[in-house]
Amino acid sequence: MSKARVLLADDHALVRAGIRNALEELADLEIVGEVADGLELMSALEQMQPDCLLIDVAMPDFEPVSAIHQIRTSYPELKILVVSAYDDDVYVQGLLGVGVDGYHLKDQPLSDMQLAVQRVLSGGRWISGRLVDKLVSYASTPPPALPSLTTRQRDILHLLQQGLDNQTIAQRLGLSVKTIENHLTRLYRLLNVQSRLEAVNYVMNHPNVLAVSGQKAAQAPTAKKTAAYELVTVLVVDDSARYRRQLSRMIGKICPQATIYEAESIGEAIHLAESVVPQLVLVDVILGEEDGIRCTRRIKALSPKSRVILISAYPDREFHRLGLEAGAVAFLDKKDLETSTLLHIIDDITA
Amino acid sequence: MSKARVLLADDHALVRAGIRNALEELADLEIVGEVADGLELMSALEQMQPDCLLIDVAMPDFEPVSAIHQIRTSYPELKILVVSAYDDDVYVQGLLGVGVDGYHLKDQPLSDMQLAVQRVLSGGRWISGRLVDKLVSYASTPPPALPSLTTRQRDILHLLQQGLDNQTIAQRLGLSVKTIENHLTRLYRLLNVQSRLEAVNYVMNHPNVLAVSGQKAAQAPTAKKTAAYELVTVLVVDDSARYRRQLSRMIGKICPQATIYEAESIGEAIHLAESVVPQLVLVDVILGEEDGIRCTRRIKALSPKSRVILISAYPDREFHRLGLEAGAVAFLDKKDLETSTLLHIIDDITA
DNA sequence: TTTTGTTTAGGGGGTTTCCCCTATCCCTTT
DNA sequence: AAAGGGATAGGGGAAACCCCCTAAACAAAA
Repeated sequence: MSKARVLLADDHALVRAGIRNALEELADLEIVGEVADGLELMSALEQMQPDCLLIDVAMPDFEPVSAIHQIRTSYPELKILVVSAYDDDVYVQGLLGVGVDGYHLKDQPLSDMQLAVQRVLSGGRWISGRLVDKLVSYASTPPPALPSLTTRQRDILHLLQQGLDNQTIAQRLGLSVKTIENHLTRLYRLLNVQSRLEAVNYVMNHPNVLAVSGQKAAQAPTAKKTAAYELVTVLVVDDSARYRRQLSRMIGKICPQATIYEAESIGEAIHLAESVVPQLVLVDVILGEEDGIRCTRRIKALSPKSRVILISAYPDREFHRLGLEAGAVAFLDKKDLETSTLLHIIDDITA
Repeated sequence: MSKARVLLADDHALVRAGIRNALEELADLEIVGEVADGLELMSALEQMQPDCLLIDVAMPDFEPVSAIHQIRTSYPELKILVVSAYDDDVYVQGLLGVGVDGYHLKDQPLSDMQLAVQRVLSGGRWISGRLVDKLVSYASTPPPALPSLTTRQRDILHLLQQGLDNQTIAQRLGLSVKTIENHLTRLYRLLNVQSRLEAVNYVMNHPNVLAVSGQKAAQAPTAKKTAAYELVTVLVVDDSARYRRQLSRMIGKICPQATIYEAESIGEAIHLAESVVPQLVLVDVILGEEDGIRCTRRIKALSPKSRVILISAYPDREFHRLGLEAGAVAFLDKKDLETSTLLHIIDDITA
């Protein structure tokens, strides 16, 4: 078996030398090149076709997140290990979001870096210990700490967010104003706020409270064939609340570990997509006045790694083509949407 | 003088042939290559170093916005003309935001495309007529239609947005509750809403109402030397309201056409940056608990074309280095911030 | 079966919000 | 000097909001 071919990218020659030295003693890889800026990097990737890229993203001519994403798109097989001095949550999230295989902090011991490289080369992922704490608080947000709301509470919170008053909410849900007041009072206690305004503010800062957690979505017993263990984040975009719920329940059945978000308009979908970065997005092609194609395009623009699947009750060849061109990975007929199909889709993601 | 070297990128051979044909009769350029996907494109750019790229962004292995941004970063001199079938506002905005030189719609006449190419090659910008209408409604939003608020109203609206009640707002501003009520009543009439909740909602959807329009910021007579005519959008990030105002006034003085936004926290700054895409961002390094370096990184991540300038009262070598690495174009001492310096900076942008 | 939890609904009361007035002070413009 | 417009502040009243209580229907869980 041949050695793995590693490309080194860092603008400081000194750091490159350090890394080279640290990796020299490893038998199963060889460093085939070094580059110091974005331009050199792109041409080296093209010419050398390395197996692994070891990169400090703070380089000249290199815009970290978008460039890495571009590289990931062009070379899907390439293993990417980021070596950086930054531990900024959002920054790390951004890079992991566009699909790097590992993130190593420069202040960690050299032995860790050796482990990191080997882990990444063998197809695994690696994240420096110091970052893990921060990241879990992101990835596994819905379960821990966050107050878990009932369906009704989520409905009402959702309407509240749109600026409606109790009267209107009551009409909208066919309930009495008193009932709404009661729900709100309990809601405020849960969220630890004292007014509708603060509640809305809370939702803006914690989109997770509006998420459903798989099991909850499916009150019915979960299907026998459930999907992988990994945590999946799904966003359902449809203007019909009934259909949204139906889809959520289906997803919950085949994947109880999923975190499911719902949006009824493009605006909401966008807001959620950029704050939760869902792995899977199911979008109805017909969204009242708006359309799912545009929605797809906007979601892909700000969360390129999300897989968007368009759903339509009236499959149309032209829509199909436009949808795929906008970045959707599939275009499904509503009739074909069954648990087996969904299972297949979700398995694809976790794979 | 030699011919301009043009590279053609589109996944349909038919379309490429059409474009090639349309441009054949132009004497001052030659098409030096054709590619059909993202991979081919990147290597062709590297090998051929063309002067101009004519590209349909809907291609395999190519994530439009981030890839274009990467190309722009790597080849600053390259002229990029997008040829697309999409006229989606946000999509077009995204591409123009990362610095393409022109955007031509496929349904426009071929003669337009010839004009577009020539305009771009000569250093100008070109946007298909049908798009211009949509775009102006973005770029010149503050003046037209939007209700213009007084300083006090903006202050109060700002506090309202944070979920405070009248009592607290009154305390915060050292006013009586009655005064706040009156301000709010007039505010609601202006925004055409009936409750504080709707008002906050309005602000979320129309960030422009919180913008200042240059002249307003500078009640004092404008300086003799004012900057260019073009509309500039500036975002000022500082946790001190006083200093924010001071900066805004300075900017207004030297550039009355500017649209100025203010943010006092990273969260606000991010929210504004992604919805208004400012050309210039002035960030104080010390932002209470937060810091301007992180703010810079996040702004650059989602609005890479914005020029970020860090400002500090206590210049520090290490901060300086970190700031530049995070993507800031300059690091200024607060003491050096005078109208002449700012004028220079803004001239740089419009150039 | 009992228990627990969710949803529904009402009474009552205190507080806040919202809107209509008027009125003063101050600054700028005419 | 007079006329505006903005900011300040108050009175008063109708409506909305928020909270505490009880209570019944219903379903899932223990």
